[in-house]
Amino acid sequence: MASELEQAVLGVVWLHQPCTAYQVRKIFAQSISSHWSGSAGSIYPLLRRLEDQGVVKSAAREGDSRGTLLYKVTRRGAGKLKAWLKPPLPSAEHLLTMDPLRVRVRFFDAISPKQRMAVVVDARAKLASHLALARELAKAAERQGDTHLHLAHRSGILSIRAQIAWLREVEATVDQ
Amino acid sequence: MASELEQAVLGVVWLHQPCTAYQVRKIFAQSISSHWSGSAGSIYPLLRRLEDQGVVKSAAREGDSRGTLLYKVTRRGAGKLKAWLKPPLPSAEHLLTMDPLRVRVRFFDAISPKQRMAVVVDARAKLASHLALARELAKAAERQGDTHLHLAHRSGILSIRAQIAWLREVEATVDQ
DNA sequence: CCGCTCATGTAACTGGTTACATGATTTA
DNA sequence: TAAATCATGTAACCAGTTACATGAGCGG
Repeated sequence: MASELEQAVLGVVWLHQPCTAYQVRKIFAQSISSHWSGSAGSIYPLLRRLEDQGVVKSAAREGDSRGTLLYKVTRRGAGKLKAWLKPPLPSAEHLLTMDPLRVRVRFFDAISPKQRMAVVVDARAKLASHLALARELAKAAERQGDTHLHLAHRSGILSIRAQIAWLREVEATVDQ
Repeated sequence: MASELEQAVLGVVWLHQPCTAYQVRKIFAQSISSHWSGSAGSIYPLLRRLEDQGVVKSAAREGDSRGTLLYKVTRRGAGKLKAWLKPPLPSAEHLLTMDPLRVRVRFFDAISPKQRMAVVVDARAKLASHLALARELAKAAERQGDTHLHLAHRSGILSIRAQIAWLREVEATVDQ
């Protein structure tokens, strides 16, 4: 029933507890993937929902007159997180996510070879800079000894590299 | 302003024109990525919106008493499609999409090594079967001489292969 | 003529988004 | 003391989903 964001927020609180909603927001906002914005309108109501479900528990921070709330995952919340992580995973077609680049190439018939090359060049530049960022983040995670954050960034790196390799195939067909 | 789905629908009509809304639905529903469901509630209102914008034009099918509508892309619609395809592409962080597997591994601390292995095994099986499907579809596209559909499926294949390669890294850390 | 597919549509809902608003705390 | 950041929240909106509903056309 719960959305991926809901589970991810529970996971983030679990990793950083005790933490504020604001911290959770920042983590999503600064994430390398922009899939979730970490907007106030999503995170604050979501954390309240999680508290209603009894999977997180908030408490006012000591000596904080603005009523900052510190969230912790409850025993029940830890159980929910574990249940979500266990197989079965979402079905395979959900593992193949939508790729805006792939979608565009599907309609390449509509533009000229010259314009197709321009798309390839633009995509390559964007992917290269994002790859560099992912590498830095991966290195930082490794230094901090955070194995699973490191692995998550490795996933990003391999995924971007796959896109770049695919671009070479696209380029080869455009060249003809 | 327009969503990716809106542009993709315009592209699909352009590729298959003249075609019915029902055909468009089927194409999304049968797509290898389940990102868009092709539900009636999305496609029918969307096509009406596109017609309001003047980018597609519908006409009743000859000798069809149930009022089946055949859609075509207008000159203006072709222009919109081309403008969307041209650079600049969406920014790099949008090119790195959310991967439910990556998200789960980020929170692997919450489960035991044994359970982590179970996730890896499940993921590998699902990705392998999906890879086989993508390969079949790619082959079919190649046979039909549809270069850009073939390329789109190649993107899926490379992406799944990258995920499988990454799973080996995940497995290596779980093993310890 | 029965069931499947073709074909079109609506209503209620959901899970987010953007934009706005307020005020406390920290730092330059 | 001004500006940036921390912190919390709401309201309006939007895109897309599920579920429901109707009916025509067609193959066995």
